[in-house]
Amino acid sequence: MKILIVDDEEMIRAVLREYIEFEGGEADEASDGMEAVKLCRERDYDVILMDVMMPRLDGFSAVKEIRKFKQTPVIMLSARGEEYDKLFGFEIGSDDYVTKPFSPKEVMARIHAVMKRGKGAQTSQEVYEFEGLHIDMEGRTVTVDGEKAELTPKEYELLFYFVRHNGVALTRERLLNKVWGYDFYGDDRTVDTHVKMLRGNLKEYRKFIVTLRGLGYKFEA
Amino acid sequence: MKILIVDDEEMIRAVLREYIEFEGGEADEASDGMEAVKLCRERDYDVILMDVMMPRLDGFSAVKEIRKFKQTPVIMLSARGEEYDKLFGFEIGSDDYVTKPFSPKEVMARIHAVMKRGKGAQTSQEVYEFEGLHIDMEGRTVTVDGEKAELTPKEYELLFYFVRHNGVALTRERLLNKVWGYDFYGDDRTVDTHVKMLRGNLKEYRKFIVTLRGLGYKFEA
DNA sequence: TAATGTATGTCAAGCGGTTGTCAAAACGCA
DNA sequence: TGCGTTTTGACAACCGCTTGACATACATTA
Repeated sequence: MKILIVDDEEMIRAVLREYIEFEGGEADEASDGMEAVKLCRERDYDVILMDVMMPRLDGFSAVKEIRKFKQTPVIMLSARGEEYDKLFGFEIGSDDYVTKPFSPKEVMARIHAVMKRGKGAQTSQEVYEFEGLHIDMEGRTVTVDGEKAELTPKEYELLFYFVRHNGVALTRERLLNKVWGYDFYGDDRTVDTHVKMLRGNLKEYRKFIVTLRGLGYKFEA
Repeated sequence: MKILIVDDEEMIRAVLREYIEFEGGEADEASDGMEAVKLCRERDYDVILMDVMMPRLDGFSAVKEIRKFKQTPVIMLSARGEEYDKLFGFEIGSDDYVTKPFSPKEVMARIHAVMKRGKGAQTSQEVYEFEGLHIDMEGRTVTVDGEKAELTPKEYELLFYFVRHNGVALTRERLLNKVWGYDFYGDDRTVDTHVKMLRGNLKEYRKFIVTLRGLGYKFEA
């Protein structure tokens, strides 16, 4: 049980951590949204506890950002009445919410509930939508403006890796290591060819794959 | 899972529908009691979500009316404190209630609870119909255009697993683990052979089993 | 601005891997 | 033992990956 606690109040983080560790869990802490996003890129969490009101990047925006590359369940922590509508609609993709002041026990209960749910569903619903580009990793389908795109295995893997690292600059070397595997010994221009094919299949959405001269590529949507 | 949502606020209906459909359910909507009664006469629902305060015919009266001809489980949605006593006593024949503002997650949990309760009476038989392909898991029968298909045990298990994961990309490894069991140590090409046999038995509906080159297979209907 | 070198885009062809298919062998149950 | 089922191995057909060559775009320097 790995939890990320995101709150600007150290006291709150400390209390939650206490409870999580008491139950044998592991907790990381972030004091604002930016930090949270960064940590999420680096590690996988079972649940994220996310405060709404924070400096730099607020909770809603942070979840939105994280959703671009991960589907980790999120429980929002908010002051009563604070942006209530958003919480209600879960427009930003959170899975539950708790209003402050909350009892740590309640939070723990929600954590367990969310984790249980996730296990039941089993599938971590990796579905992305960028304008008219629809990507379903579970079903291994990609549609461009509603029309199904027929990709080759490598193209799927490459695209999925791109999407999971949306906005991250990727060198050819890293792509070869991660998509082709560490045991691949070949020309790194191979990447270029596959990017070309992938771009062709993405039609107008080829624009999402940006060339970084002297470096590699980046998926940006 | 067929749900009828009755509420005069379109926003609330939309949110609930979203959640129901996300879980693979089907939802109809009514904006007042009269409409709800009308729809209930025409169709059978697994659960009805019924708001209390509505124009024309209120929730309590609507349930009373529906109870005259159907026993569909009802979950009442009401503002906190609103006619609390009635809700609490379930005098009007509702099976559960949720007070607004509620979290959609909570509502979903109640739906599951109510449906589970109801299941004791009538087992939700796992019967699937894809065009002319009829699959009855409980009866362990498969008919192709009305003609019974004779499958071997493994073929049944494989098909059932496929159907239960309709639209999901499945690797040979996963199929071996789930259908053959984790203790199977053999060639993963074994899957191919069984897929071949299964396809042969499904005749024209072999098309539902899609090959995902470099990965495995997917059932898609 | 022109010249030059480097990086990337693009394409086609051959090779190698993956899958469809079948038959024979191995297995398991009555 | 005998039968149906499962698994394995072999072969053919097919498809995708990789590579090398050339074209083009970009950056650097004079």
